[in-house]
Amino acid sequence: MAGPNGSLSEDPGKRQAILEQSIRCFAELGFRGTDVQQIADRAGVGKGTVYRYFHSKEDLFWATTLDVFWRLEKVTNEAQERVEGACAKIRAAALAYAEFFESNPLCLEVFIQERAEFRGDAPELHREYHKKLIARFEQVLQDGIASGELRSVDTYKTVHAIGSLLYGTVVFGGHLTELSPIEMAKHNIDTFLRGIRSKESLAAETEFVTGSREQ
Amino acid sequence: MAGPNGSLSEDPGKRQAILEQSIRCFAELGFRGTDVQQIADRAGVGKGTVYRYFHSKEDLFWATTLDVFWRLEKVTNEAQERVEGACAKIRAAALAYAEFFESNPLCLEVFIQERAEFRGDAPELHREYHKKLIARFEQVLQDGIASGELRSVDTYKTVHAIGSLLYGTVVFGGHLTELSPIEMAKHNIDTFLRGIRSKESLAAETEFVTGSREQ
Amino acid sequence: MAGPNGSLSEDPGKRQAILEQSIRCFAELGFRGTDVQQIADRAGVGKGTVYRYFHSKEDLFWATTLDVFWRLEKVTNEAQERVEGACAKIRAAALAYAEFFESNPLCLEVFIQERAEFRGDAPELHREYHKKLIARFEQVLQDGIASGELRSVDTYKTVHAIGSLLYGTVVFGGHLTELSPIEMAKHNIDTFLRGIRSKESLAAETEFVTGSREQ
Amino acid sequence: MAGPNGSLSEDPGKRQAILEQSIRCFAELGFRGTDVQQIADRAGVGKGTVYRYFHSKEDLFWATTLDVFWRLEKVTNEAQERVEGACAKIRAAALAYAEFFESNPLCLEVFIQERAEFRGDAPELHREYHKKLIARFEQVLQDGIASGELRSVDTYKTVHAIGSLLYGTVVFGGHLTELSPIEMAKHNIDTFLRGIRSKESLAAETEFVTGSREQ
DNA sequence: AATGAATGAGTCTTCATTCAT
DNA sequence: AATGAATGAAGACTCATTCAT
Repeated sequence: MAGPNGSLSEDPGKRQAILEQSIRCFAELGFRGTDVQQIADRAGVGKGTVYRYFHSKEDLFWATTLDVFWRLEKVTNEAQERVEGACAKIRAAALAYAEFFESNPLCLEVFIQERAEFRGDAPELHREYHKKLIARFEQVLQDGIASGELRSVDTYKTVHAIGSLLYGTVVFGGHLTELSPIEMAKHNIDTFLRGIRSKESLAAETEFVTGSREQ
Repeated sequence: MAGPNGSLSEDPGKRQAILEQSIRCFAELGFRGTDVQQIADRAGVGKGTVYRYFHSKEDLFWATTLDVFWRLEKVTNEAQERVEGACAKIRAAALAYAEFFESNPLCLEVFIQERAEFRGDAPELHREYHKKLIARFEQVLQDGIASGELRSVDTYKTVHAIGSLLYGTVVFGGHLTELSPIEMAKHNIDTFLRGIRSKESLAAETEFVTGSREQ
Repeated sequence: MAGPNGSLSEDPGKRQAILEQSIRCFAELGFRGTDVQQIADRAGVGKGTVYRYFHSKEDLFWATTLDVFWRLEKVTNEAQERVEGACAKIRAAALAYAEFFESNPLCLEVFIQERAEFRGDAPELHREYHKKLIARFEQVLQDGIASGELRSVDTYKTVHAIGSLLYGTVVFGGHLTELSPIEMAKHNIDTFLRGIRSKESLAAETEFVTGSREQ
Repeated sequence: MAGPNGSLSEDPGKRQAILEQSIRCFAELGFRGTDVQQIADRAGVGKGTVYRYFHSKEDLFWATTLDVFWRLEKVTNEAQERVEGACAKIRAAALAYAEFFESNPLCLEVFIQERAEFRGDAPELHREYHKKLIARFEQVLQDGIASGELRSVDTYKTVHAIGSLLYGTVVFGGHLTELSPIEMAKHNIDTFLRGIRSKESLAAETEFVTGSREQ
């Protein structure tokens, strides 16, 4: 299995070159704004070659986003593995997430383009990868609860809360504030871990303390 | 004040009709994917009329996002005014935010398109409105701190943290989970208010309790 | 007869205002490049009014060129009348012609536009006026021949030769040389009157002297 | 040197076909009146191909006028080379000029369009070619003066006078008279060479004979 | 396998003309 | 009579995709 094109013999270097320039173009110009010719030019190959490696512009886009996803997953996983404890792992992953996008702003744009252009219509393959990432994080939370480090939260919801917070932080926070995504992410994840209510307030309203979600 | 076209006499109904169909089209097809002809057709006017009311497709887009922003601002403000106390106001606004986008999913798409297509290049007017919204929220936090309901957080950062969380929740959470944006938002904002750490954990690590942000 | 629109009551001042701005617009932007709205704006009337006074953009253009023609005819006629003798009249008319276009470069552009946009498809009315002008000039030449001031040239051809020379001078000469149209016209008409051959050359080749046109 | 598109490999036949149909379309419909689609259709290529060979409609137009200019230059140069003597060369070139436009009336229209649409805004390249043509003609006049065939005229002005006369003849004369451009040109150039004043008149007014140009 | 020339459907925008007020 | 809002046909230019070399 050499790639999406089955038995075709491919040059991995060429494939990677195309992918790298795709990130640049899609990030800078958007999916619709990108001319496949430009990707070919920047990658130093003919336009026909781009179509040989990726069947269509859309396929190329999905391959691009998947590539970015993998890189993101890698850095967050590695960050987690370097520390112990649920909070530490969450913080480390959050930091790595923000650092990745701050170091690779083009990757952020690609993510945003994906959501904007294709809503939730990602290929099944992409969803699979996403679910795996979620599951991995849920385990971290579960471990934290088991060890008494975290209170007994709904891990499914909380993973998504953290994901939402981080996504919002890099997308929304990063460009509307004068603070760097990393600074914002640090602050946000810590605040998320601790909450913003005062001790007195928490002590007074026990129903909140239990983290119940009914209304 | 007749609109962006100065002294031109305009039919407000027609303007509104164009704007409404713009939301639909931009949301369903994206900015680039939308043909102005389609907006005109759906609004029941000639294409030339669209260009009379809005000078270009881009202007129309900005008018559309501003319209959505106003509606969003209105519901969150009204929600805040109906309750007392910082936490209650924050929760109410967050709920209203999520409810708005759940009831008007097209508006959410428009927001996403804005970010995707134009990065941070919103017109000055839009930035102004944004700043006002932020300032209003900061005051709520400030009041909460003054009254002892909230601990002494950095209001600027925290407002953005909440904004990021909510944005992430409706954009990211809403489409990757099987939970509704409203459910997610409720959970996330409560979690954010309370934090996810256990009492024991908090008691043990006092430096976190103070909300310090150093690394 | 109030104008091309028969019995309609018209305001001559308004009509003239439209005509004047038409010259400016057609000259600066060309026939196709001119937006009727701009003429209306500059003339301080509504676009509908332009169409009331002139039935179409093309009609307005013809009215504009006719207006220019009349002004040109007027100055050349008056120049002729101020002097006596064929050569003097020809020179005076030529000078007036060049002066007119140098003082009113917009009028020149209108003439050029007419030729470019409509080839020889001028309305009959325009042709009539043209013929009258030609006839008038032929008479001047005829008188010059009768008085012995001019040799016995073909007046029809020669009138057109002069017309061609002057037209070419203001159109071609005026914009390709660093000399003013007036200077060029003076030089050209004098050269045309005298010829460029040396006396000796003329004396030697008598067949040329007779101005025969056979070949 | 492949053309204006640098290293693009081009089919000269296709390029020529487009150019030929451009002449037809621009001549028949004017620059603004021509739809590039029509040129493509007539040339039997896709519209995209037209834009591959010429970057824009305007570029195509300039390439068209330059093509015409070269053809005109070629016939006039060849005509001059076939004869000896200044008068003969001038007559030959004038005849060739008129013959060219009579045989290729579309080329004339293209020249007229150029002047009408772009005033003097021709690309530098075009101006260069023009200057070369002028210089060549000036040399002919200079030689004629040196040999005693012509009187001592200002060669710069006189070249432009001849150019103006010929331009006027084919543009103005050709369409306002029932005579052919060739007939008109023959007559006009001979008249220009000889002048139209009688011998007696010339003998009487010596100041004219010297060709002085002051008023 | 690699290329890039060719294509034509698709899109934004303009503007002459009409007609209701 | 005067206006200018509304219209939609028209036209320049782009670009994803194909396919002959």
